Amino acid sequence: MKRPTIADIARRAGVTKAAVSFALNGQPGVSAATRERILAIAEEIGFQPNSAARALSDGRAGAFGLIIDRPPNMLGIEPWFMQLVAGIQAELSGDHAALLFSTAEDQAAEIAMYRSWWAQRRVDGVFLVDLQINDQRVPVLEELRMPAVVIGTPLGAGSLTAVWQDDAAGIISAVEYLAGLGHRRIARVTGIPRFWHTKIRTDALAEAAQSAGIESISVEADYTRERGAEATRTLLRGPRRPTAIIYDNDLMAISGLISAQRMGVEVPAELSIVAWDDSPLCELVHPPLTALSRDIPAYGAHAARILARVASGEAVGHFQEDPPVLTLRGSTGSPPLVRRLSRA
Amino acid sequence: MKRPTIADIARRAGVTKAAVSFALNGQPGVSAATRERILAIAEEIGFQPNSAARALSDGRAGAFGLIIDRPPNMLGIEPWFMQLVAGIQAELSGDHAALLFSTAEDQAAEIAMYRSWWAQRRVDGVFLVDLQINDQRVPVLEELRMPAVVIGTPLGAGSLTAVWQDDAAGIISAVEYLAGLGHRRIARVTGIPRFWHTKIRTDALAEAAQSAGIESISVEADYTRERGAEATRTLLRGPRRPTAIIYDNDLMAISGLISAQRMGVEVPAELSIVAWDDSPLCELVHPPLTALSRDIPAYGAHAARILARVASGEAVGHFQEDPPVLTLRGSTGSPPLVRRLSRA
DNA sequence: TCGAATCACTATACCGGTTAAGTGTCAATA
DNA sequence: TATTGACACTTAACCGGTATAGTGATTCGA
Repeated sequence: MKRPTIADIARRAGVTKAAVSFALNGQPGVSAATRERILAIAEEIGFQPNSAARALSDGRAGAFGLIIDRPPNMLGIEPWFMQLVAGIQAELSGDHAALLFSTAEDQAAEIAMYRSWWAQRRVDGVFLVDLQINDQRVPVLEELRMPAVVIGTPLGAGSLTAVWQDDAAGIISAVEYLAGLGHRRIARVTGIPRFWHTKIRTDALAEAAQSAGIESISVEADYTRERGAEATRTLLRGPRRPTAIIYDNDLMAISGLISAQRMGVEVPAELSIVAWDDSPLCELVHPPLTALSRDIPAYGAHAARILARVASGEAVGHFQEDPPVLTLRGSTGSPPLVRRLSRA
Repeated sequence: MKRPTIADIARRAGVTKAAVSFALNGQPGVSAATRERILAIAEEIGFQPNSAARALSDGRAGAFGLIIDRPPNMLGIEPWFMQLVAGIQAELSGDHAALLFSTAEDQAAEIAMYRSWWAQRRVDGVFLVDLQINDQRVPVLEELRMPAVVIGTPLGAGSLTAVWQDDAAGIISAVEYLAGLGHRRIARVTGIPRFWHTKIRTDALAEAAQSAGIESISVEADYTRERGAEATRTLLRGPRRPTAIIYDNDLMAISGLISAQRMGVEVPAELSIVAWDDSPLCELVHPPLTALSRDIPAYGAHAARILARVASGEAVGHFQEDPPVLTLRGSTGSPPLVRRLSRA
């Protein structure tokens, strides 16, 4: 398979490379008839521009990057990532851009890879996920002048553009729903505390609970099954046992559900459970989990669109997604006291 | 940030671009002293070659591709993928090669993307996963002469090199273990039947059961929770109820476990469960699942190494991984009859 | 009817590497 | 002492695009 170049097209059309380039890129400088002839030939021989040549010539790589540095065995279980990539892809493929993807051991390795990609001109920009408080990646990308879009809160994004979803609104909707059911003591098992979205949810919970006049607590965990179960047991054994727990991911929610059930705590009769991020896992267990759902492919697609604009030098403001919505399933209900009252 | 080129190095070293290129690539043609001086300058200014220029010049993209076309919400839950990428990455980054990753709606879209990558010279080769019977991707890649490594069985890989793991051995070890516990009727809930590894496991189960003198059956499913639960219910309600079920992935195994428990079937007292592919999910449930574990990052790393060799024109034979090993947990035990006998 | 403007291209340089061919210097050999 | 050859470079072409500065022919206005 020899891959055709513009020189091949030029030869067949009886013009020079430049004329072909003009025709293919919609530039003036060729007559309508010639343009059409060139396009027909290009179509016929299945011409696609050599990405390296184009990149070298116009100084853009035609690719964007995404690096994840959560531990791989953790990450794999989080379905949001694949959906994010699917969304990004849908958008990029329209522009014939590619996505470079990598995992990294830690943030230092991630940063080293950004530097390398930048030095090699491999990418025109990157997506940043899991933004942390005092995130080291932000100043590095700013220093490199590397176009970047933060997938997450603008807080801490520095001069980088953020595409974000209002996590506080998610918490508020969950708290309002639970408070409406009669819950007066709501707990939450958090993700990794250094992530911005964890802090935002923690603050939002405290505030939402206060304004609803109910009690709340956030217990730190790290998205893993073990810590989720541990936090659940601590909460259920503690002196002020909550009647509802919100988990920062579905894995911990399931692990919490199972721990509760093994302790003889009935869900939802004695304990309501809400998971953050809906996935097939939520429907796996019994009762199925009420969850905060979001349209992650759309999120990815928006981020890709914004990054393309940022990379082309446009000054773009932050973009806010629709807030997550609560998908009601069997794991939530009225707390014990309300049940007793309503039975009477 | 202006990124340095070999011309910058050449200027500072007082030589030409060619000399710099020789020095950097370990080619003869420069004295040891000059070479050292050039390398020192390159190091000092943090030189990294422009990937597009190199790609254009030497005709290799310096990147490999991986496309997945399972539905994204399915895939996300399968941790193996992330681990595979982590393994691939570890190997590629040593060669300063990148990984292009994409998801596709279906196989036609996947094939279209290969053609596009090829025409644009985006990649030097691709990894093929989830090989199907009569897989359309194989002839296309052969036609394009695109270097490719099949991650999976050599069967159906055509002229492509395969890096594979003996799924039959996995089934055999599970059957031998279960038969040793006294099971006489083993079922399996399969993944998507058109995948080669599904067929291999099905055939291996039939054969292993026969040679152990026990009964076996494979029920078709598709890796989803729903079909896994459905298949489990069908098996448990059927006339010849199995005392052990092997599931082709952990999601179905969990869904099967939960279905069984809801039907009042005790695990492992009345039913043993084995999951294929160990992940945190297996330890999430109670009892935790016995599972076939494999070193997936190593798998990915091997595949990457082989693909790099294939892409450089070497004729490489298939590479076989260590077979999966059974990790014993609480979901397996002796079947009811043996229990009664041993109690007597 | 002549100069200027427009059109439709061509010629060519350039992006940043790699590499084949060429050149000047010096030591070893006949 | 002239010849050879190895060495240490330089020159220049090339990869496949894009973009800028020409160039010849036609059209237009005065």
